[in-house]
Amino acid sequence: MDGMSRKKALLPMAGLDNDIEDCCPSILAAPLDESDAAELARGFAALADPARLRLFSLIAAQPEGEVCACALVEPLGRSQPTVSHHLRVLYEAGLVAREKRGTWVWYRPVPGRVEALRAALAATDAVADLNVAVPS
Amino acid sequence: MDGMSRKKALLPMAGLDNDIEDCCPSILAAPLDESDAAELARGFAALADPARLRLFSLIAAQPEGEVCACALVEPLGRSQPTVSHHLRVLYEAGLVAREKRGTWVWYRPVPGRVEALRAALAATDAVADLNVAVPS
DNA sequence: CCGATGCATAGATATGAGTCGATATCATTC
DNA sequence: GAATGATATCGACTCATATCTATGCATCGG
Repeated sequence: MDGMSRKKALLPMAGLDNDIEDCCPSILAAPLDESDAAELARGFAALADPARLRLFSLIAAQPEGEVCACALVEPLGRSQPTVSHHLRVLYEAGLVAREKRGTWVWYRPVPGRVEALRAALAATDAVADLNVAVPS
Repeated sequence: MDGMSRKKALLPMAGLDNDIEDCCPSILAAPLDESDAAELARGFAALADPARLRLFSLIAAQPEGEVCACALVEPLGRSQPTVSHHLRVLYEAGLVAREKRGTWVWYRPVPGRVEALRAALAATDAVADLNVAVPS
């Protein structure tokens, strides 16, 4: 379905992936406003389930960079509708891209989205020093 | 409240200077097992709520490195019991430490825990290259 | 002691989320 | 066009969670 949106996938719930510097709020730098918090919370919520984490790690671990949905049901050990549901959540969170080729649907990770969430947990050096320097 | 039944106990304040590779599982490197997935999911679940994200960012933004719970109710705009509940979730997830001093309870972030979650979203260079280089 | 204050807990309620079986949709194949 | 097979959606069930009010439990200042 996209085929050329490599770094900035035009996906539902985009908005975090501009340039990492000025797009992604960090929870360590300054108090978040409600809007940023809600956006980030949606991203983390997509990762807040063991089934989805395993699903994502299965997709990300593919040497080919993508995987057919049919290859995910058995290793996850859950029903096909449940897997489909979780894939949808990951997709709507912008964490994976999907492409239908014939009968099969292929999923691959969207690195930029993961990076944005990771950046939200990253402190600037100054803040990191400050926090680390509070031993007790 | 399971404390830590994990093999590589993500102790509060631990894991700071360890090599990221062998301290924390990454969802990008290899498929997670159920146990690692569950542990990570608990961490992300604690961040999957706007109120908690704002709460954590408020705590992390304190120049003194810690903050009295009493100073969090008003900026969060929720009832005191609700704030207390969210602080408890953050605490049980290992994201904040708390210390009762007299009447007040002081909260401060646990950088090691945030770092562990962040590391879970970090790819090794090899994997990152692989993923980014899927231009097909 | 006594009342006031800060925080946690308990109970109630509403909403959301994970799961599955059944079914619909869509492309391929015969 | 019918049959097959891979995914997605639907409906229902259960469990979790976010929120509030009311209450309990310490601690501090008289």
